[in-house]
Amino acid sequence: MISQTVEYALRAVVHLAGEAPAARTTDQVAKATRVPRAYLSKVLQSLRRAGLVHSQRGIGGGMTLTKSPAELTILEVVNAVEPIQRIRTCPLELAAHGVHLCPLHRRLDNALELFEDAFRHTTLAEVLAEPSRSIPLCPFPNGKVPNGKIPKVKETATKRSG
Amino acid sequence: MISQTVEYALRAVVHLAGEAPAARTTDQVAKATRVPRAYLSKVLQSLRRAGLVHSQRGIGGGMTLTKSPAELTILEVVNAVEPIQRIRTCPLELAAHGVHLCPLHRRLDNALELFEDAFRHTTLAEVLAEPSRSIPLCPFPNGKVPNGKIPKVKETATKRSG
DNA sequence: TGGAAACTGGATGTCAATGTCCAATTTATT
DNA sequence: AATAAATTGGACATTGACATCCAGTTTCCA
Repeated sequence: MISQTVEYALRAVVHLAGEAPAARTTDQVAKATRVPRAYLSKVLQSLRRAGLVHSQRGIGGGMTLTKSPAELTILEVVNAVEPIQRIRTCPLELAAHGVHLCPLHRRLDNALELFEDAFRHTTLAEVLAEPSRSIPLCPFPNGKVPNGKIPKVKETATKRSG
Repeated sequence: MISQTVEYALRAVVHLAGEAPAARTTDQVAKATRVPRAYLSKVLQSLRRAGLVHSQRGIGGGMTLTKSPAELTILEVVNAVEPIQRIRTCPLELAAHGVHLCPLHRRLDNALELFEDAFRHTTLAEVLAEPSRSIPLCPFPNGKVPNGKIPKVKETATKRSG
């Protein structure tokens, strides 16, 4: 449902928002968010092309958000890397009833709309500010771990099994 | 967001619901829903293993729903072929804060919950009964086409059953 | 009993998503 | 200018979703 790429993009942006306005290198973001470095690099490039982040090469460079976290929504991040595909026309490619979706696809699209709206109305600032006993961004925002030790989890289990 | 497999499963089930309690062969369902026959066969097998449809081999056989459309929800169909993956534990695989999701993932999961709920509360009977100018299931429920003419899509077999 | 209809399941092919690697380029610092 | 830090982009590998094909099995009916 939520692709790896979207998950990675959101982690990265939340991290950048938490560090704003300081620049963070791909390496730093990768470590903090536990995203494969080389792949994260691609994801960040998508965000840059979409205008959500600014990149600076060379020593002291890195990535920064182009907007304040209060102005940046989760939906914008999602749309930058993998836009939510609403159902606008009949997937069966029959022009039988013009713009009107059949009952099935109208309901499917309604569900997608709810999903999209939830993202549209959530800003990064809200995510960061939300009162919680949990540490923002799940893990450790700066890539630092309490004891320098990473609590290991079973490697054998696949992501699919719930 | 909504995979092809889920789309196919829903089309098939809506078709079967519209024809209930009559049995429909894989071929008939495939033509009516415009799903690749061989692949639909796999999807229907998933639905059978999940107990949503009953299959009967041999002449006069085919697929039937095991429940009435009023008792069958879209969510059941979705879960039979590709369960919605709710976020229950931190995707970063850190057991750092037990069962509590961080603000980001809590919000992502909330969106998933909205999505899931929309499906949970929609029965196949509702889809079929919904007042609409559109033809149920978008295309032509019985695999029949108004003028014997199929708009916009490659035409292959129209000889059998329409 | 034989044949046709229909599902079942395994093997295989294709392609996009995911992930890795490396050379090229840009930039700050010395 | 030399060097190190950092992004950029292309080529390649891997994996799972989607799809096809075919042989095997079950069932009905003449």
